[in-house]
Amino acid sequence: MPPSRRAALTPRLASAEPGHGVTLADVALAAKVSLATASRVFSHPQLVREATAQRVHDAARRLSFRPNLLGAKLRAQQTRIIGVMLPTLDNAVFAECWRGIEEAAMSAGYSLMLVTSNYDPARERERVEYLLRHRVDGMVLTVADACDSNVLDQLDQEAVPYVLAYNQVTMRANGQPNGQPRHSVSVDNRTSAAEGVRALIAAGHQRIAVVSGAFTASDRARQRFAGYEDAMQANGLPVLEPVNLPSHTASNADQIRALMGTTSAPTAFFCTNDLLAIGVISDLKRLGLRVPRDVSVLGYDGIALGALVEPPLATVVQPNADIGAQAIARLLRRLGHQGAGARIEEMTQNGADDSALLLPHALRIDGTVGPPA
Amino acid sequence: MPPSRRAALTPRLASAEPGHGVTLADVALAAKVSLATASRVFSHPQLVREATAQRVHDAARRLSFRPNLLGAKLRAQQTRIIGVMLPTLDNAVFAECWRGIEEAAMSAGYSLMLVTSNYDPARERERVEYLLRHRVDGMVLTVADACDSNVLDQLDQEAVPYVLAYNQVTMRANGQPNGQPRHSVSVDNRTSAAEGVRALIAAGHQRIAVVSGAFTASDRARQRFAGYEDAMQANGLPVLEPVNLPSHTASNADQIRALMGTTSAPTAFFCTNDLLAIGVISDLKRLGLRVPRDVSVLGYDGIALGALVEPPLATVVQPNADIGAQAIARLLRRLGHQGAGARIEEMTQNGADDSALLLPHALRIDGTVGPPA
DNA sequence: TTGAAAGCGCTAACAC
DNA sequence: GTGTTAGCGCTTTCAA
Repeated sequence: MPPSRRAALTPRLASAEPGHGVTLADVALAAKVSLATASRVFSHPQLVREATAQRVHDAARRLSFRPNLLGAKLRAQQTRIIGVMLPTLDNAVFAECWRGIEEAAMSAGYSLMLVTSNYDPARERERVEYLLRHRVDGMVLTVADACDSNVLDQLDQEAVPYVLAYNQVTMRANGQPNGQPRHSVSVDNRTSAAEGVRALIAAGHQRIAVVSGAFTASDRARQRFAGYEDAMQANGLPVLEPVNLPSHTASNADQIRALMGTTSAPTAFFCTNDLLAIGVISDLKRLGLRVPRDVSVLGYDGIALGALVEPPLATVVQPNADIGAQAIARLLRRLGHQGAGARIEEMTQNGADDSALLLPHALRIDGTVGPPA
Repeated sequence: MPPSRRAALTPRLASAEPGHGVTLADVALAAKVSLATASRVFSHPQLVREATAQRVHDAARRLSFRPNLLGAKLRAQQTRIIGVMLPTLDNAVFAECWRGIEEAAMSAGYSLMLVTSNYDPARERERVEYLLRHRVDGMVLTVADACDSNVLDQLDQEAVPYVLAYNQVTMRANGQPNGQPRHSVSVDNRTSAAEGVRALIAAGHQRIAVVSGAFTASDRARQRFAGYEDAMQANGLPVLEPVNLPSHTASNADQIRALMGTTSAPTAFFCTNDLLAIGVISDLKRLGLRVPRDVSVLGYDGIALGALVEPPLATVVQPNADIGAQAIARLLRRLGHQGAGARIEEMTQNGADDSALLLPHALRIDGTVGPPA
């Protein structure tokens, strides 16, 4: 049996399920116009006479017509869906980013499909394939490592338009010179991190330790560490071995304790994200240390929660919602002159690399940073 | 021109865009089988001979065939997409819930479409309509007020399968007796809140104040307040006027200060969510009060972050990821015996209301609760 | 076990 | 301005 014998199956429920099974053809029939005209009323209203359009609208309302986007998308060979892949929503950074993404996409009439990768390259591949099968028009994503990413290589090869969020592409691992640049929206991780560390130095700190998630799981973490190195070296201060924590959820009191127990314990911590910073602060408190009186802590991300706690978390602030919104905006622009034009645009960009959009960051040297004890 | 004259437009790029434009028909051709057989290889492998299937698979791999889900969905009149509407991801409760949702849905082969309502009923309607146009097979949602919701009325009327997450339906506002029950997955808000407050009382507190978001924006907030009332009245203690804060982000120091300034200041706060609790703790600290030594604070939600801060946030713990996963599981079950069978199942449920699944909660009476000063 | 053919709901040539 | 018609990529009868 063909899938939809709706009228035969549920005759009594016709009124109980408005919009269900009512097609544009039904509307056209009721409005006494052709299917084409009915379609035009919704997609190209300017092509149809006012009075006719009104009749169609009336019929549509009367029948509770709800357009089936599937048909439109299939025919148009364009889904107007944007695939979004973020590492996790458990980190508020990405949750805030989603706000910007959703707002920007929805107000442009685009739909979204969200998947999370959990920083796992294998899962990245799987989820991206999944988005591709849905024929998303493009993607906004944050990958573990934008410089060395199978997923991005694949996307490039298939010419799928995408814009990276948070990832800041410095140089391709394989250094292929003919590769097209990877579009991205982020802050300048290295510079901003260096700036944050300089603020720590300006406050009088000399022994500053970095706490970070796994470097392999995040290019941002590495770039921020590089910023720390820059600032330390420029000031003739010792670059300490980074403390790499596998997760922000577990208590890492042990590693912190070990570090604080040494004679040359750091007087300040730079954590490569706010969640980590909050965890470190708690660990320090459990060791009987006060923040910032005994130890200073600087975070990175500027999640809303940081401003909420007491003392407020000192941090390098990224415009998270804006990163999301701008990523969508850039993707939309690429999607705009899609097709034949796109390749031309790539070619005529005469060397100037405008592919990486750097958004301004800010420093919030608040409560958790003070002078060394 | 019809939308896809792919071969003509980009002949050179054929190999640069594998999977793009390669249809099942191409695969069938290459494997020298009919389109029908090729289709069966993927959807009903048991109907096709092993050797044939192998040929098709080979051809598919050779051509980098990627199925276009749009065509399948349109034809099948079933999208295998679940619409998800959450208030916001900025509250970690819902971000954690998403984890459970994504895991459960993906592993069952379902896709997701996420929208957020920001607790706004108007936006709820708009976003749901949007999901409906995408022909989602069903929805998992958290609405502002499950007892009085236009959106849910509409969904019921259109017989769209959905399962509520977090919302706990007590009684319909309009009390229609013939309305089908609203399926939901949550903890027992009232009971668990009462339990939390009883723990406060057991710790010696007598003057306990409630801090909550707007009651109009959240049925959970009202139910939890009711639980507070239960516990207080059962112990002959005074029910204090709730402090309703419009948002968790702003500092609400003023209202807290006013309250703490009175001669009969509360010795403990019960906050109807963890985010609020964290804000209140900060406000108290800014007033020079120590938690829990001077004032105790109990939250509600059990977000991961609560366990991370020092002192750890005392709270009523909900299994957030599980709520999401179970909501999907229940929806999937409803979707399973969809069509003719569904209505029968509704009818034969002989009075027993199994529509509201209550998951176990837990109490974590940790750091931020102590005896009154 | 396989193939031929119809059609899901919609849009866009092309004709009038 | 409006109608006719041909599909988008896929699944599924029905017949062989």
